[in-house]
Amino acid sequence: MAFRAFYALPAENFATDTGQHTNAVHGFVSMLLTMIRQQKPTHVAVAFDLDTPTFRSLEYTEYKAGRNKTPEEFHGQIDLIRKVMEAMNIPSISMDGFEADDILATLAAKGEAAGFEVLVVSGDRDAFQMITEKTLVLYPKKGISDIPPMDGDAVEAKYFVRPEQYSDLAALVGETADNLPGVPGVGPKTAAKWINLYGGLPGILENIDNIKGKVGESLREHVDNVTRNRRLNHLLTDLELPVGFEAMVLDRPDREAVEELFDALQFNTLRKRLFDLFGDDPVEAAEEEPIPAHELLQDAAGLETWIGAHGAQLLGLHAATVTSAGATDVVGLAFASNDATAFISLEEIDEETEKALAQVLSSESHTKTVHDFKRTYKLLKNRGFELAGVHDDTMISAYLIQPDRRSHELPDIAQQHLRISLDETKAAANGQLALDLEGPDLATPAVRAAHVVRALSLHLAPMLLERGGTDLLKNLEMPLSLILAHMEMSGIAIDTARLDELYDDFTTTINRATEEAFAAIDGQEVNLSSPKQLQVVLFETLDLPKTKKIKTGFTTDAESLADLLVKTGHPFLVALMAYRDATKLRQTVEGLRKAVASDGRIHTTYAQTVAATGRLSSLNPNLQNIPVRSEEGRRIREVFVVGDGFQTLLTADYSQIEMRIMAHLSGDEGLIQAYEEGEDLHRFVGSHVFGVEPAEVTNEMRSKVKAMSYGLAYGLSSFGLSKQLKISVDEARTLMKDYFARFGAVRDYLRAVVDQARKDGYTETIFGRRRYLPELASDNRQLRDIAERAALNAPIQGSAADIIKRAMLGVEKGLADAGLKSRMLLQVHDELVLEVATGELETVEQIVREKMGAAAELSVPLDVHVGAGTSWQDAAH
DNA sequence: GTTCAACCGTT
DNA sequence: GACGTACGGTTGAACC
Repeated sequence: MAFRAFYALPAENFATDTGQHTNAVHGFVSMLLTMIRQQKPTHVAVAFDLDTPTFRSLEYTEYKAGRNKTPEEFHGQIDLIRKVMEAMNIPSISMDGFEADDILATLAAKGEAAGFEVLVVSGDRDAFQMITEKTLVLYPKKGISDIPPMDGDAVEAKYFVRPEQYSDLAALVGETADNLPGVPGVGPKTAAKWINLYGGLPGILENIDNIKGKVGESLREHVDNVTRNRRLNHLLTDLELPVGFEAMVLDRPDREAVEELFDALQFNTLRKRLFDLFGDDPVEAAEEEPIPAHELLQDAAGLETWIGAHGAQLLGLHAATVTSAGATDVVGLAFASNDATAFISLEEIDEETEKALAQVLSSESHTKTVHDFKRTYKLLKNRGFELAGVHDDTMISAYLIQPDRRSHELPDIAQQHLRISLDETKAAANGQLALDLEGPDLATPAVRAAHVVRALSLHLAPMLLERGGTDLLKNLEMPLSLILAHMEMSGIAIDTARLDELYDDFTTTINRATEEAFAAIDGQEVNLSSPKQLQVVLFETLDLPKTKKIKTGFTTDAESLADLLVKTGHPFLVALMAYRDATKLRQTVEGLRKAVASDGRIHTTYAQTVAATGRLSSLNPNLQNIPVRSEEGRRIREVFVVGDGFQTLLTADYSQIEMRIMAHLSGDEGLIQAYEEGEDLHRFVGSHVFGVEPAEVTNEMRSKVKAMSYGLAYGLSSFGLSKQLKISVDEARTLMKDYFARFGAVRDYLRAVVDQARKDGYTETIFGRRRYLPELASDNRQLRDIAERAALNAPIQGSAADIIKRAMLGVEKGLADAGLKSRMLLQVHDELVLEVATGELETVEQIVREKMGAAAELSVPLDVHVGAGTSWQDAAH
């Protein structure tokens, strides 16, 4: 059935983010749920084949030979199905030396004897021999949804024999899939005729000499096939099964295990179907422990009374918001303590109440917990409230516990950790409840969320402690969150006139490139942005050499186009590449243009719980991928300028921070020495790898070791290195060998990191940030390799992320302590951009150098490069 | 209107 | 046969 599901569902549509295919698992579980819903069995068991030889293959070595190899995408899915069965408390049975169908036949026979009615689900027609008055077979017609029950009459209607004679028929006809040839020339019709004439195979064999014609001859010639087939297709009904019926009683699934597994498999509709089926509705589960009814706080006195009674407790806080015309506003606040909840509307609030509320929100002594502190802080700030005393952000806690999770939204983590459904919160977030929010019951969902946040906070705290993440939460991420909120609110000033000019310039380039491209293909006009149309032009019209294969044909990516240009020199390629570059730049410019707010500045949003390594990410717009490598691209950096009332922009970046972390973590004497002496790292490494004086290291040698050094932290292979440097794999291998001969501690470290991660199940940064990598133990080689590279990289990239985050806390404190007006605006992984107030440049530079340099005590110095200028581009050069 | 595939920008 | 981390965002095309 797993195989049926595998072929019925397209593998490419069922895969997790990590690349594990799940179509067979999905289909199998889906079918099983349908069966359970339709047939309402009291007992369920699942049987599996093993890879080991069976009595059939031992007797007939050709049994099932000649089958196509199991497709790559099927790998591992059987084990996953077994895990799902375990989570559902359904026994899965397999027996060395026997096939799944033998187990089923035994179960059917024993079940009947015990008085059960039996349903066998199998994709193998041999199962028809099990059919009796009490046993039916569910046999899939096609796909996974059409699985009608077959009884004796159904078999007879289809094959013209009774089920107990089906094996005789199959023996005569043969079974290609099992490599069991039957009698040539005899199909189901002839076989059925003989069986009905002679009463079965024994009768046929008795009368074998009386059967006339070519088919009779054929039968006599191949009678050995028939007897062998009959012996092999007979299913055993007397195995000693390791599991009794009592273990097969259909039980409720192990909720925890199913949730965890379905999270990993990314099954969401199936999860709902499963829990619906078992009457295990998450909403019901939550209702077992009702949320205290909320009090509506009307005035200052009401608020103060409630806070007086409950405010000494940790308070769950949730802001009720309404979004209209793209702007989101807080319209009310919900509080939850251990045994009470309250809601206060902000819509018609008097001055006195506003003041009382402001006091509660800003008070350090009223400890609070929220989900997404940064967002809440900004929303409240907009409304004139300062939020403080927040000890936990459940979004960040959940992230530190499971940084790989795709979503850390409140409904998702509430579902996972507390089994509480917050669909209405989700719907509200998606704007689907916008109308309802106008209605009277704005409070209930907000209160529910506040209650859940508090419960989650208490639930996650011990988990985080156990994983050593409490310090990161309290002393790094929470204070950082506040800094990020301020950076986002500050935004960065934009020279919009310049931005418009750039747009026009790039448009001109695009138009010119488009004309040139069309001219190069005889005036044919295609959409140069359509890879599909480009494929036609490149590989059909122009008949250029084929590039690397991708799903939809052949790739047209930049690297391949450059390759093709070298090979063919075709002018279309030149124009196309120019078009690509210019459209990409114009699209970046257009994105920025749309993002300029009414204050003339761009306010990005930092995602603090997205990157699994601990880095930040930037969105709406992404200011961490503004072009810098090309001349044209750098022009875009010129539009990021110092704002009114400030003197200059300042950028400060760590030089080679990841290599320095590598030197520190590996303890490699050579690397450490290079950094202590302040030498050009790549020159130093090059001189050792190539055995020449530093001054004799050529640019080519330098760029080779540079690529090598950087690649190391990403798990680069000799193949990858050869490709990048356009050298032979042999040469790349020699380069790596020479590198490690001189810097062996690096290799030892990289190996040790993976070994340790395999042992622990996670990697750790210098500051204790963990990343769990269960797929290090996967038996899927590709997944395992990916996990191994992630294990190499996570401590390095993650430590760098920790360090700059610590630096940001230091810089913020330094600026505040010195009473400066200058402020941080942007973070780009190893770089900070600040806006410096008039007269503060020297002090700010000194603070930034000191704090960034002191963010970590490594065995090598942290080198910081600082620059100032009126634009981001000027500042950096 | 939504989702997927391809592509490409940064570190 | 595959082969470098971590991201966000746009476009075209296919689909509902």
